[in-house]
Amino acid sequence: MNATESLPIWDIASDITGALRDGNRLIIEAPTASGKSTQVPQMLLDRGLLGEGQVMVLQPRRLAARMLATFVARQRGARLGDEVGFQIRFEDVSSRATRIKYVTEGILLRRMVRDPALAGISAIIFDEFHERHVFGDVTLAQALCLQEQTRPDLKLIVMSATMHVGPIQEYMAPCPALKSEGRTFPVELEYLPRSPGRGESVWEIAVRNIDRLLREGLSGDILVFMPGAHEIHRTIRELQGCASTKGLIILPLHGELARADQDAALAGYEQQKIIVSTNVAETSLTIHGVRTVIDSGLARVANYDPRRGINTLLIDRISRAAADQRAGRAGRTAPGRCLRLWTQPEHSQRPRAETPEILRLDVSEIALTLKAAGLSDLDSFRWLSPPDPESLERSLQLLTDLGALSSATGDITPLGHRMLAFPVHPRYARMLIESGERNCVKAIALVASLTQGRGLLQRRQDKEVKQRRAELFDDRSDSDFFPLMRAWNFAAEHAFDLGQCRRYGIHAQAARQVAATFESFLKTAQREGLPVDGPATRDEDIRRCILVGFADHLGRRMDGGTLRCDIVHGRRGDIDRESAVRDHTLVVASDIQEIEGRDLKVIMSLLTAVEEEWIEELFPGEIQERTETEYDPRARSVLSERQRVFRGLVLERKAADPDTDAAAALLAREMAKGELRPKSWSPEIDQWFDRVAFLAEHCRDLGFSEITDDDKLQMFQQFCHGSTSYKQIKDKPLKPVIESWLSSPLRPLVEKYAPAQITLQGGKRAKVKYTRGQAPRISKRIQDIYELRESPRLAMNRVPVVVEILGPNMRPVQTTQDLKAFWSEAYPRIKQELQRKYPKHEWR
DNA sequence: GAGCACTGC
Repeated sequence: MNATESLPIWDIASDITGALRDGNRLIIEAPTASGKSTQVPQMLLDRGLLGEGQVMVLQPRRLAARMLATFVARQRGARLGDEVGFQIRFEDVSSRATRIKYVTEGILLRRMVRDPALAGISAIIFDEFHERHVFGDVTLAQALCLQEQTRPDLKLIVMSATMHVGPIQEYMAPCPALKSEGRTFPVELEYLPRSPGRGESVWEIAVRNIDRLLREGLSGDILVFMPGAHEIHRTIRELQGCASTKGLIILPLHGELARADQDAALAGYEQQKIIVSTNVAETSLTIHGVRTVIDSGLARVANYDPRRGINTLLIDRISRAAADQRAGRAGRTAPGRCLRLWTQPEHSQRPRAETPEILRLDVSEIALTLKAAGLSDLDSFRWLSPPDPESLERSLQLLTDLGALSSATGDITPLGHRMLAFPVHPRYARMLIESGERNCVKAIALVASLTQGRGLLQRRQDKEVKQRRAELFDDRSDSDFFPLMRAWNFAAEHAFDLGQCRRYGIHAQAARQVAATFESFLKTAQREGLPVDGPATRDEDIRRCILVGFADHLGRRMDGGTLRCDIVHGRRGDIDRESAVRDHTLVVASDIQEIEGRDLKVIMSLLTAVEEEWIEELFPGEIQERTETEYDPRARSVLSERQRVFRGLVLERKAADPDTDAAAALLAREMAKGELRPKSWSPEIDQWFDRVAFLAEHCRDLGFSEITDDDKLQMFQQFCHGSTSYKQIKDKPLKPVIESWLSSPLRPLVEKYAPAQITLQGGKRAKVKYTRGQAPRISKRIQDIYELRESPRLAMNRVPVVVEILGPNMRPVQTTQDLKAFWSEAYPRIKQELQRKYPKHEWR
């Protein structure tokens, strides 16, 4: 027996071939290092299971596809690209003779669009399927349909880590499952004896424990998992302050780092080293020689909130499976140990596995692909995990907006088919088609390329770099894409030279990748008959194209002094403070994301300024002239004003009714007397009441203790901004949900961020809004009020001050009593200020 | 008042 045949997977080789002779579906449960990825494809080929055809091996990462193909080709003594080959986004090393082909998931999905019968393919292997990437999920579903309908000979093999196969086996039934062992070393698991104190940060807990282990004489390299770059840097700073780490090498590792810095973390050293890393080290990069893993148990997780249509990036607890994967990193070369910075009881409450991507992310691209495959009803598609109906609904709405689906029938339109030629999110595909009409194909192809993959400009650069950037690429512009395009052109002109790129904080690797994407988009554009070369492009046309792709990301700055922005469909956000777009009222954001850093914020970035006339021109008939009216029994009056509105965003206000001011004045007086009750809560608050009422009711049914007001506030946060939607909670047994939530170490964090936004309005035109944790001192609020008053768009005279209050030192304003208490404290001071500044008015 | 995980066509 040679070295290869001693791999654990060979123990079940005859079972594998037997199962595939009897049937055409198979699941192989096998951990990493069982040899499955390299050996199973060869078994199929060598034992005649492929006939004359090819086996496609799907990989979740490009690097893995390339490395595996190289390894297998060498093992078979073949030249890469002959019998064994691979294909990833910009590299196809395969030929007609290729029998074993390693590909990334998107490659096969694209191929199925062009060639639904998959001619010449005898088998598909879905490797690392437990990672549950969107493209993998959909490709498997499509392949199962194909097998049932026209290709009964097609063999489908799913390979997955242990513990994930149950639902998949049901889904593929009838389908046998085989199990193989891995070849890793045992890892000893340790937990914290008790939950850490509330005030202690993850990095403090981690460093305290690392220090302890080092004092106990821990040897071998240490890998620490943290949720992000910020936490990594804090950890490193603390570690450097410990006596026990003297002489040790301490290095960060995360995706944002330049290649050279990543290599430094992966390299071997004489001294003991500590690597503090994000999830890159969980699957994508392997660090050799790690004997101990310290796991914070946290990760930043991307989600898509279909209710708001906004992407989120929040810190979440990782699943049990992910924790095992992290722990396994300590047992690659020898027995190891793993310290989990949470307690064992808490561990058992964690979810079993990560939520599949299809349940978490925007599904527009998938929806368009399936529509193109002729599916009229996506609900009836054979999903392994059906996406949230709300999420599906929103993506269909977006596709309809973009013109890819017919608003009458829901079927794909000719425009939709043309969009599908571009392997990119439908928004950018739509922009590319539009660019053909507006003579800016090259520019838009570059814009689209710049948004793919990692950011071109590195974040967290020092002042000098920022200064150099500002001089060369401009820091004021009508679109954030313009400086970005200049930066890329600069990198390209210097042949992506590392030194030049570094001077400007340009990610050289990312810039090369942009070049490849750009070329490929241009090629596709040419093939699709778009005019690639034409007369000089106008910036204005580029901006129009961007508006076409992102009309539902249109925002209007609320005032000149802050970054706050109203977004269509009643949403709110803050403009990226590094945006080059200033002094414009209307903007579209190519990226809107709710991010958890030290705070929780909706950030709008990659802005492009647009003009109101363009909206009329590009979306004819969608701007409505509306009269907003509202009857307020206390004011005994109708408040009304005429507005121009685009999808809920007020573009321009026209004259108000003469009644308005009088009514507003009346409201002001009532408010001053402290008798005004909130007439209507914001929608969030309404929902909060709904949800809390629901929970409170069920709590009692379960004999569960009372929920305190404090708890309610936290729940509000959990439901409005967390990854758990009301619907999900509703379908689960409540007691464990509530229990785990109450004992969550994130609870203090959640509490800190509870936004509890409350707005009281005395008329439609005056509004000041603060969120919890952000409310400034009263003097600053008064200043805001002045700004509001002086804003030309809000030509206010006697409209009352509107205050929404919550601050670190203030009681939360939740009830009318709270409001009264606040008002009686704050109003005299506000009044005093107002009186001083506007003595002509009578302030009561 | 102050912010960013990882992939993939």
